[in-house]
Order: sequence, then C-alpha cells, then structure tokens
Amino acid sequence: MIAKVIVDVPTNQTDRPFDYEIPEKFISIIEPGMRVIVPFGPRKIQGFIVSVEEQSELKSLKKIIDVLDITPVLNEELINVGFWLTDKTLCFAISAFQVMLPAALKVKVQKDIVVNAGRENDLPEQIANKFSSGKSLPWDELMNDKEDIALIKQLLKKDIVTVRYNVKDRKQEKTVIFITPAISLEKLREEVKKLDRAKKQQEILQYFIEGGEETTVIQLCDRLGTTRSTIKALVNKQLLIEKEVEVYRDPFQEREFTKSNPLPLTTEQAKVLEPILTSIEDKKHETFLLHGVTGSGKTEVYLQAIDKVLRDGKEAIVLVPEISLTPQMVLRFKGRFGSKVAVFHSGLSQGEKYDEWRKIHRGEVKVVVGARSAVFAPFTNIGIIIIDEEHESSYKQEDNPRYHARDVAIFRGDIHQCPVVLGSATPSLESFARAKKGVYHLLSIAERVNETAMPEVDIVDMREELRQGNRSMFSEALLEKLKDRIAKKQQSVLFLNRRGFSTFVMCRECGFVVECPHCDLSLTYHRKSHAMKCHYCNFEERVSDLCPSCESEHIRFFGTGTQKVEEELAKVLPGARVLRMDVDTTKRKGAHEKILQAFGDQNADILLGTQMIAKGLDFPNVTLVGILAADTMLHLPDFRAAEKTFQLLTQVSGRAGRHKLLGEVVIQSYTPEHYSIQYASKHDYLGFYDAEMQMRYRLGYPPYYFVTLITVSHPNVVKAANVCEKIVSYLNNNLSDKSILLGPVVSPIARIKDRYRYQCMIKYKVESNLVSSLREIVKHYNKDIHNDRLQISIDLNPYMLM
DNA sequence: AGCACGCCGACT
DNA sequence: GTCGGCGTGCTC
Repeated sequence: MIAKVIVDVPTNQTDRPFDYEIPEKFISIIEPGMRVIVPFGPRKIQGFIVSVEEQSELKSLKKIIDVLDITPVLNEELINVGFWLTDKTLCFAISAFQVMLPAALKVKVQKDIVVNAGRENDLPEQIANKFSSGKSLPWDELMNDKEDIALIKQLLKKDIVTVRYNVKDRKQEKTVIFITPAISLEKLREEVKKLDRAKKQQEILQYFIEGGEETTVIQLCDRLGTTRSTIKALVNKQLLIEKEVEVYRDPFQEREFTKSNPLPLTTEQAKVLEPILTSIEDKKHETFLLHGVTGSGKTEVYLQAIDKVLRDGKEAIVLVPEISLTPQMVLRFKGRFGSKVAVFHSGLSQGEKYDEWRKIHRGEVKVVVGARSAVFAPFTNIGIIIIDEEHESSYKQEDNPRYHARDVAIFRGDIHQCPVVLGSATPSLESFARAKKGVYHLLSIAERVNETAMPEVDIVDMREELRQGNRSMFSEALLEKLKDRIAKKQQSVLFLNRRGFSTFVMCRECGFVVECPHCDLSLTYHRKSHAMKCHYCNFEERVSDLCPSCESEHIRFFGTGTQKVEEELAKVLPGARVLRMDVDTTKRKGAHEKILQAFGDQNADILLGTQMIAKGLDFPNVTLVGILAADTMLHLPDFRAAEKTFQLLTQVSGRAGRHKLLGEVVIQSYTPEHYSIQYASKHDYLGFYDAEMQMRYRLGYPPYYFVTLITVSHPNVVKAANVCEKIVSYLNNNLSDKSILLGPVVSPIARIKDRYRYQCMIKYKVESNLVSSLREIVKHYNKDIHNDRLQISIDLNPYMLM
C-alpha cells in the first residue's frame, strides 16, 4: 500500500503528490485527508495524504514516518475543494489545504543537533559546554555564530553528531486539572486524623468527606482559601488524584444568551423564504440572490431557513463580513440556536480558532457564523450556505490563494446539493447581472420591517460651501442638524472613510510632499503619536517642523482624517460628546464592543468613524447620518469605484431612522452630480445598476468581461518593467484575439516596500487556455522568482487593482 | 524551501 | 593542493 502525499513545500517544483510506502503498523489507520510526517530529501516535513493506492510507478519508496491525526482533518469533499481552488486561483495545492484548516494544525519543524552514542568524548571543548543540558542542541542557537556552524559541519562529517528533525504539532488541547479523592471516603476519614499537624490539608480532605464534588484546582483553592502546594502535597501522599480533562477555550463563556424565538414574518419576508425552503426540501442546489433594502429583516429570513435545515438534521454555514461580526450579530445566532453555534473571526487566538474548528469537525455544532474562511467549515452534511452582504470585498482573499468565498460557497453548495443564499441591500453588479440572467434566483424585499420610510437624503455641494466662505469640513446644513439633534437628545453618526489626522503633508513653499522612503506613497499624519505613518509598510517617522527639502516653515497638513474631525468637532460643538471608532481606537480586544455599548447607552451624542460603522449598527435613537466626504473613493483607479461608493453611501444611510423616529442623511461631496451619489441619495439600486452596467459595457469590464490582473515586482525597476513587457508579448501570442490586453503599465502604487511594480490586465470572455498560459509564465520565471527576488502575482478576478 | 552537488577563485 | 564561494537541480 502506498500513499500519495502533498508535501509542505510551497514551490512550483514540489506542487504535486509524492508517493510513500505505508508501514505495516499504519495500514489499518491511514486514510486520505490525514496529516503525516514524511522524509523529504534529508529533511522531515509535514504532508497531506490525498489518496491511498495499491502500488506506485516508482521502484523504491521512502516510508511514512508518522501519522498526526486519528481522523482525517480534510474529508474527501474538502480535498476536492482544495484541488479545485488550486485550479481556480493558480495556487499550490499545499496552500489550498492550509487555508482550509486552522493555523494550529500546521506543524513546526525544529532542527536539533544530537551527539551520537559513544562519541561524547570526541566533542571539542569549545562546543561541549553548549551541549551541557542533555545531548541535543537546537540548531537556531548556533545560527548567529559562523565558526560554530563550520565546526558542526565538520563534526557531522566525522559522524560525531547528527541533525535530528523535530516535528512538533502546534495544536494543543486546553486541559483543566480536576481533583478527586484517590481512596474511599471511610479511608479518607482515617487519614484525616493522621494529619493533625497539617490543618490546611485536613480542610481539603474534609471538603471531600462532606461530599464535596470533584472540582478544578483553581476552584478548590478559591473555595477553601488554600494554595496549589497544599493540594499537591495531598496528591503526593496519594490521597487525592489529579485528572486532566480537556476543555474548550470559549470566548463567549461569560456571556449569557437569552433565548430568542422566530419572529413573525412580513408578507415580503415570507415570500422570499418560501423558495429557499423548497430548495432545502428538494435537496436541490440553487443560488439565491436576496436583494433587500437596509432594515428589511434579511437576518430573520436566514434564521428561519437555518432552522429548517437544522430540523432536517443538516448543517448551516453563515458568512458575514469581518467588521460586522460584532457581538450583537453573534448574539442573534447564539440566541436562536444556542450551543449549536461556532463562531469564527480574526479576533480569536490560534487556540480558540482550533477549538471552534474542532467543534465543527466532531459534529458538536450545527451552525458556523464567521468571516471568509468559515466557508471551509468541515461539515459533512451542509443544508444551506448564506453569505450576508455578499457585495463586500472582504470575501475576496488578497493573498494566495486568492479565492472568493462566494465561488467556494457555490462550489460546495453544488456538491452538497443545497441552496446558497447571497444577501445584500446593494448586490455586486456581477451577482445582480447573473440573477437577471436567471443564473441565480432573484428574491427581493422592498419594504423595511417596521415600515419606516427610507431616510431623507440631502446632498450638499461642498464647492458651493467654499464659495460661500465656509472653509470648515462641516457644511452649514450638517452643522445645523447636528446642533438640532443634540438639543433634541437624539444621536448622530458621522462617517469618514479615512483614519489618521490628515492625508498628506505638503510644503506650501516648494510643494514637497512627505513620502514613504520604501513605497511611492505619501505618509499620513497621526496626531496622537505625532508621527507620519505609511499605511502600506508601517514605516513611521517623527514629524518635522521645517520642510525637509527647502527648510521652509510653511509645511501644512492637507486632507482630513477621523482624528482631525474629532478635534474640529470639539471646536464647533464644544458641548458635544463624541466617540471615535476606527482601526486606531479599536485595536485593543473588546474596544470595539465597548465603544458601541457606550453609544447605545446614550453616553455620546455623536459616533464618528470609518468603514466599520457602516454595517449592522442598529441604534433606535440615531436620526442623523452625516457623510463628510462622499467622493474619497470615487476617483481611485478602480473600475468598481462607483459601485463601491454607491454601496457605502447606501449602507451608511441605512443607519439612520431604523425605528420610530424618522431618519435624515447629509452627504457632503465635491462631485454631487455623480450618478453613484445621486442614485444613492434616492435609494435607487436599480437606477444605479442600469447606469453602471452601461458604463461597464462601454469600458469592457465585468460583468461583461472577465478580468485577470498580473503584477510583476522587483527591487530593480528595469527588471520589473522588462519581465512585465515579456509577459504581455507572450500572452499576445497565446491568447485569442478577442481578448484585450492592457499594459504593461506602472502600477498605481509604483513601489511598495522597495519593490517596483508593473502590471498588466487581461480582459476576456472565453479563454480556455488562460490558466495553462499563466502557469507556463510562472514556470518560465521560476528561477528568477527563486533566486532573484522576482515576484509575479496573478489574480483571476481581482478586487484590488492597485 | 532546504540541502547536496559541483565547479571556479583565493588561501595554507 | 584545499577551503569555501554560490549557481543548479532534486526531493517519492
């Protein structure tokens, strides 16, 4: 029996299965999807078994060294999903497997130097003392000394020492130690008498004699006011025993969930739920696009569909964008389905993620709520996959494997023959176009649940404000309304799509702009740390008072960030209580929740924030939403700029007036006539869709064309340009003449982390040998990628064009 | 990725 | 002559 193994060496040449002999002792336990340790060259590494076969075409095989799992970590379906990903995103099979599993399941390889038996006395003195503790020495401890390395190499040759590969599993189950009596209670009573000099020990035994149940060490210490050492003494006397019990790290341990029941549905909700239930009933794969305005109660539809799935004994996956994975969101699911829910988000530690994964793997939960990667949940009987806010770009992973969770969901939905529900108030153009074509089943909800009207939207032309002499960042209208809300004790939300204090710092004398020395980007000023920061490479420097170029004093801040707005607010509305929420104020664990809690408790009048306040917030007392600069994203070099602007404006506007009080929205813009702003102000998705589709048609972008972006980067500009140039000409010769090739051009961000970047774009409708051509390119440059710091990144269907 | 193998220049 | 520099190619 042999096993085909994908080894953990992410390179082009090793991106294929390797054959290994299965030793006798493993034959009965080995299955595809298990992790194994295999010899690879002189090393020992991790690998995944992808299949087990009778024999190999090769004559001599090495043997599998060890098996790391009792049950496969990847089931047959997920192995297939892995290979499918490999093909769809041009990634290595090993990367595909690893992205589907929690990081804790990736082993760590450590190299040790071991003294051979009987050769201890042959060690030279200078090194012998390093071996003092035991007979092995971690390789890393020698790495800083060149002489040592040379010496060890000699010793290796002389067979005095050998290198041992230590493979350690990172995964670690959390355990708690329980204490119970080791002997019967009668005997314990006798023993107590003998301990008349150890009062604390007697107390502990007395606790058990009086029928105290087994508890953890910590609880025992707590209850009896004793210490660990006292308990240990009794354990040593063999009167008590320690029992190690495995527990889950539960991030929601201390929270109580009030049980919620299904809410009565509105006519519209019931109407969209119907076909989803039918699809579950018929065990048929179908993709639904649920288009429901903000506040239309999409979540309740999801909950009731999941309920049906659970009653059928199946499982459900719910994806939500990372930023809306707030405790409130989790609460809704845990409230309805209790302990059957696992939650995945980036805030969990490695161990916590592993525990949540294990609950799914063991079948202890039936529902998973999580961000992008939760789409790989190892369920075996999926009944529904839901993607909320399906237009969100965070569903696309921006490093390898560059997959889109939506594609994975639909692929898995097909395997499991279950419905996939894509929900959004502002569906992506791609999805809506597919729904219109009948590829997806379109479902719409036009009314808000409590029949509140959509908020009134007021667009303010900031150019006009300037002409009127208002140079502040708040228009007259917005300021008046803010004052009005404070007077009425109602709350407002202010949205600005930019953190920090100001966008860039420029010298008014000579025009010098402070830029990052490693990236071709201007640095952003952060007031609190009084530093200039690069948002791409984290470069940081102190602010200078003089222009670094001409030493003029006229160095000024331009643009606006959340920090600056906060300061301005304090000036124009001195009494207002403002809460700021952005990456900088929510870094600490739980900070996010705290801010929202404070706002919900009416401890502030104004919530000021970036992206992260755009989603899911639902505060009844919010009646005003102000969008300070609606056009910040509009002029980015991205064909989705208008779409993203429309989506964001609509999402943010949706935060206002969700309950009894009518809401109002003020949009400040320098280009108020732009169709994305106009349609957003009228809450007109369909109008926007039509206008944007015309634009995409004219310019040849998705959904009319598929797009692939190739970015070439290298520390040397010429090299980067040359390679990109050659790639374009290769593609020109190999792709059909119906496809359009753009480039090579300098990337919109010409340099990041000292690497120059060139890119080209392929636009195509059908291109059957695109993937093979791209693989050919990567293969051709393999050597340069390996030895010459060349990078070629290929993104089939990119969401980031910079 | 890592590691061995192998072919050239600068030294005991 | 040999040590060690790095380019090349392989790993079941």
